[in-house]
Amino acid sequence: MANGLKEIADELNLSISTVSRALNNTGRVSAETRRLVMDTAKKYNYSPNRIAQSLRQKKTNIVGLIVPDIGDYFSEVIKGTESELSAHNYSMILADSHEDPLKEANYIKLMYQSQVDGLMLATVSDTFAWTDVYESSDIPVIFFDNEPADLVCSKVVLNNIKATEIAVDHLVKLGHKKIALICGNTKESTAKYRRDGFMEAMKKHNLEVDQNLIKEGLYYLDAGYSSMEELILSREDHPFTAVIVSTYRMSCSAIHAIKDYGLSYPEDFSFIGFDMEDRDRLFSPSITSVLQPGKLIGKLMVHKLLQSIDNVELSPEEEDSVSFVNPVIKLGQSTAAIKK
Amino acid sequence: MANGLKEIADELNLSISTVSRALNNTGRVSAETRRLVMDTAKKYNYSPNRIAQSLRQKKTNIVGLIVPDIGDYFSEVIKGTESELSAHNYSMILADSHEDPLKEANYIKLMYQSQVDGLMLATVSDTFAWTDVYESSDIPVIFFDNEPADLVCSKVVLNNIKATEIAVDHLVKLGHKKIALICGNTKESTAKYRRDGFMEAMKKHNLEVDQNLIKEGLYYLDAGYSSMEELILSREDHPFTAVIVSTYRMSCSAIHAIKDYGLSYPEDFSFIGFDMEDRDRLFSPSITSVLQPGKLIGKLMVHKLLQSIDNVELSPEEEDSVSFVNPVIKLGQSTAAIKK
DNA sequence: TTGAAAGCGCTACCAT
DNA sequence: ATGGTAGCGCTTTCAA
Repeated sequence: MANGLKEIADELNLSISTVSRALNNTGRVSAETRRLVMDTAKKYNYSPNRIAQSLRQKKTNIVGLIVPDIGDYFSEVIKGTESELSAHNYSMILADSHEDPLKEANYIKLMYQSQVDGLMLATVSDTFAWTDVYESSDIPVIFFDNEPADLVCSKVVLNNIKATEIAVDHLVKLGHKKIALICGNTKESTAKYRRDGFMEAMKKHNLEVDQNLIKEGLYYLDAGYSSMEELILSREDHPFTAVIVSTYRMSCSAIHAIKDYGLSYPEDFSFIGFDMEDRDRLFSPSITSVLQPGKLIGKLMVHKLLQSIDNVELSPEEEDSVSFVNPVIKLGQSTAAIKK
Repeated sequence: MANGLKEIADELNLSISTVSRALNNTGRVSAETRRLVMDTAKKYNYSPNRIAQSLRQKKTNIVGLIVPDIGDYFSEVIKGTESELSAHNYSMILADSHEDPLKEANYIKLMYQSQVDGLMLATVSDTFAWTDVYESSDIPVIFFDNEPADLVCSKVVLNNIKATEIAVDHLVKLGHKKIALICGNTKESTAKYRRDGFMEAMKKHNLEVDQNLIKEGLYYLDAGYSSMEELILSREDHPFTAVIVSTYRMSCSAIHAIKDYGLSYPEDFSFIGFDMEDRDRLFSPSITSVLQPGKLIGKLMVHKLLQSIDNVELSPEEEDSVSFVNPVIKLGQSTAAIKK
């Protein structure tokens, strides 16, 4: 199957260049010739070799996407990314770093070698030591989820401050005053901002913040569980009527703790989780949760990326800009108005 | 950044060919030269252009994966595929057909144009009319999930017969005799085999099958709901002590029906779902479910694919073979022993 | 309007 | 052990 331009050219006694121009509708070609070429192309089931095109044009129409884990919220991002890319005639190479900075580094290298036109990256490297590669190359990179410390770059991130703020707002509207927070390690930007958002919202509503009701889970694995446990065990001294958890994993394990202690929401206290989308509505009671619009994040990234790719030169303020995405709150049965 | 072989060659006054051989460790090169080349490559941060390599070698080390929907079970398949591919130095172009045969067709074309070395496809096209493309090309294709009708091809599929069989076995062990089944449209191979597995298992245990307890959901959307509804409403005449549902979507909507009618499992009857993995253990009561090992399916596909890619010629029986994957049953609280 | 030729970056063959 | 050269399939000048 030597299915190339040459075959068509030979058949019609034309040159390869003419055939190319006819097919791509570029340059001047007589209508007659064009038709002929199109017809034989169809006849031979011609299919352009994108690799050859890419090499010649120095453009692959492929972008890379590296996530720490395929599943949950990232599935949504992947989905949004994929459909938006495909609408613009791009394809996507997907890689899963499995939360491993070393793998991530290798994937980045691979992406560059593959000559992707752009890269979307949810980095898991605290230091993002690949700055050299990143900066020495001119292919645009968009970060999302984690923000690499000390690096000026393009990113699309959740408005994390608002994320906890809308949770507090909702609870306050229900009459809650003593609100607890379980958040991640505030050395990570997301956790920090989410805690800040909580603080600001409490202040906005003139509510006192009991430091004992703020649990910062330092360890990844079961921080949600132990934090919830601490809150439950000390609730005589430090009473609360509602809890907000600020990551998905912690929400899950906090729920396990609540069940293990024989408590339930909203009876014992109201509960607001994070990223508990439950699209198939299988939880009972359903859970009020702050949600990141994953698909939208994907779409936005693609937009920014394609803009960078198309306009070779962007103004600096556009080049390394941050796009914020608004969280939404999904109301469920796990939150209820407080009894006066 | 003219970061090519030429740069290194010029620096060392060597030919491009020698540099290439040194870097790829192919052909004879003096140890001395090798070291020198390696060093300057590192110095210039040389990164091979995979596009050029691909064009030259007629091999991209990229495979395509087309799924009907990114999420749920397919996320697992993607995950398994990705990690296995990456372990073998392949990358993956991922595409989401959104259950649309037309999109699927376009993606297939795109994959071929991209010169992928192989393709993995969960087709949504009943007819799989792309046989022409498929057969006229020599790149290997592996099907999974749906089996295209009337097409001899390589596939990796769940042992669907076993899937319902183990569900029946479990229920029989618990003392159930009157077991209902909700399955999909038996014109689709998966649904048909799952029903067959149910029948055979019942027969094996010498249990009578009440045809009224077998609901074949002909419509995609809410077949699970209405089927469950019918079972509930007619249970005076056609009593049952357990239900098996044979797809994920139907399991979800069947559960909704059960709740809407104020019933609960395992009190009113035992319930076995499909693909309800609930990895974060958030359902209560937890649900007994048949699971497809998505990651394993991904891994197996990659194995088969790479074998086809490496061994140019396979024996026909290996070429178009079917690999069966065993389902597993996850025990939860939705099934209980029957009270004598 | 068409064709010839160069060349994208690399590998692999054949000389030396 | 090394270099010259052809060529992968295509686009894109430049001439005709």
